[in-house]
Amino acid sequence: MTDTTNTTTDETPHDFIRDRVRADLESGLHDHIVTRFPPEPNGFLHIGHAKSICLNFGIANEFSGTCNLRFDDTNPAKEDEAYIRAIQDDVRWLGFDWGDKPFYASDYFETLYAWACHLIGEGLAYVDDLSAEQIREYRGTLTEPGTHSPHRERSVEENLDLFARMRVGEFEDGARVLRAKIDMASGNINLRDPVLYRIIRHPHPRTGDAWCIYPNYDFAHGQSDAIEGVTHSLCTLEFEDHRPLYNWFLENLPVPAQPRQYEFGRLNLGHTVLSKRRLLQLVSENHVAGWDDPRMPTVSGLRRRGVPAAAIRDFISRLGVTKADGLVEMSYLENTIREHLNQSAERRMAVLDPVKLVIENYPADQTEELEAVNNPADENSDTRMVSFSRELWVERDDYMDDAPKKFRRLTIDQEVRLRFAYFVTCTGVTKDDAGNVTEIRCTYDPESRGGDSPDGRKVRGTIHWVSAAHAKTAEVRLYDHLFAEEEPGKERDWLEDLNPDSLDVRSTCYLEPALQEAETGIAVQFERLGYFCTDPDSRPDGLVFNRTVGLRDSWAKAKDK
RNA sequence: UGGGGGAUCGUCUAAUGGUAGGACAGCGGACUCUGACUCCGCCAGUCUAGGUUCGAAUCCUAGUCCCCCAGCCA
Repeated sequence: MTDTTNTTTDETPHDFIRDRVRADLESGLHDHIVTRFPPEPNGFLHIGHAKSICLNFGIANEFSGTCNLRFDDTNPAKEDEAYIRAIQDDVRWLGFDWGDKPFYASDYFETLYAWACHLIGEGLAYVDDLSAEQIREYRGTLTEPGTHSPHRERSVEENLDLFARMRVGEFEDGARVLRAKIDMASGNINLRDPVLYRIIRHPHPRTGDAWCIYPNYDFAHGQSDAIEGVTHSLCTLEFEDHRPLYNWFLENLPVPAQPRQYEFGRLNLGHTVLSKRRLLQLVSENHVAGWDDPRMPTVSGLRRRGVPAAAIRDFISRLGVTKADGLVEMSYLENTIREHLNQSAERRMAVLDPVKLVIENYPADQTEELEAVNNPADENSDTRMVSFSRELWVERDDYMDDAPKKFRRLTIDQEVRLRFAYFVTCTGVTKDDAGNVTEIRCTYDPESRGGDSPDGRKVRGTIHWVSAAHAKTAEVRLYDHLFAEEEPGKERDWLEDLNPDSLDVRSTCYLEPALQEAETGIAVQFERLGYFCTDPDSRPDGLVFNRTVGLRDSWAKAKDK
């Protein structure tokens, strides 16, 4: 496991939903609570889903209840088996378990069909021949009531017959629907005779072509909850309007239980988008390399980028649960990731923008091994040996001509420390015709081996390095916000807010050899730079790393002033 | 303008009639073999107007602003 930071406390968190659960347990309404996470398998999970996952599974765990993973697979036109697999991988990776097997709304199709017939029998549902467009017209508007369909008063027998014939495929797609008979004048538009079943001839990922009529969300969700004995059905705010309909089905159908729906505010994150529709578009239009592109806010993207699952869980728990709709700053997530990685990530040295540094008074044929600590945040951390020699790679921006006083790095006549190695003093540089530094020259103090001078002399800065003769070459991919604007689409079309510089590929970086062994997806810290992990694209002869997140850089801030 | 929700530092939140507190961000400092980490300090908020009360973020009244709903999507 990669999760070394577990910030869970003894006491369970307090929010309006947990308070409700606690009260229902104390009053004896339930002695065992059941929640569920019900994704539609029409895309990959993103960090917004992670909030729902952490809430549903988290609450079940905290109160010794159970949480079902249930696929809401009621629309075969949009769903795919591949998504079913990816979703399970993501939920598992996030650290949650759903027992024997996942549930599927499609497992209840037969029951749902019988319940639809029950509704018809009660005079509470009817088959409508109106077209989709006509239904929309008859529905009325937000301020005007709707009008009754001419087919609203069909007899029970005729409705039963028509519905049965819908099922066996006598009618074309869209020709007829089954509707609930509720109230065409309701202020809540969901109650204006909502459609319950529609005809869709499209193979279903699980039921194949067994059906050509499918229940929609409203007719499947609450009933599925009831069948599974869900006690607390937690969903996002936009379903508040659906709750009266959810309850209407529970009241009018012979369901085995009475689940209750509670709504919480969905997660909005700055500088990205969190809607499956938009994420799908980013993938299908190749604005990103796929659902798991490390710039994507998907669970798989975050995983590929090197974000630990524990950091995601912690981030979610820090947000709390409320009904207010807000926009969380990306820096909040980044901070949480850094906090976890600072504890867990091993340190290594790597140079991303290399320039040669030559130590003039170091023997050309000499190599020595220096000891470097792997994780100073862990007092039990072990160490590793790093090869040192006359020619090193250092970071281009660790040298500056005519540097200001505050510049604690290489500049003529200034002494700095090479981390874990020696004090060196810059004696000069060579440049090409364009004025770019091609080589930095230094002298070193052999007495300072290991990084400290016996005379107690202090040095103002420490820079990282990699021995040129020993370095491994790698491609390193740096990521920035996917969107340049905090709220994509606020001022113009959301795609225009894409950040053109979200991906910065450095093809020739130099790493200390130990990094060749780095485990895919597990972040290590490149000292002074940030957290990085091996990408799945990486090969022994073509290493590829992703930057998970940079280190805080107060020098960069100071420099800009 | 029908129905349903929501408003507390820049951001996310706590306070359930009794000192408006925390975290992130920002700013300043200390420390440092990572300009990281850590530590210290500072900045900053109850949507508005009335009312009830010894006392109001919390209760009442009237406003204001924001979000969601007119799919045979979920």
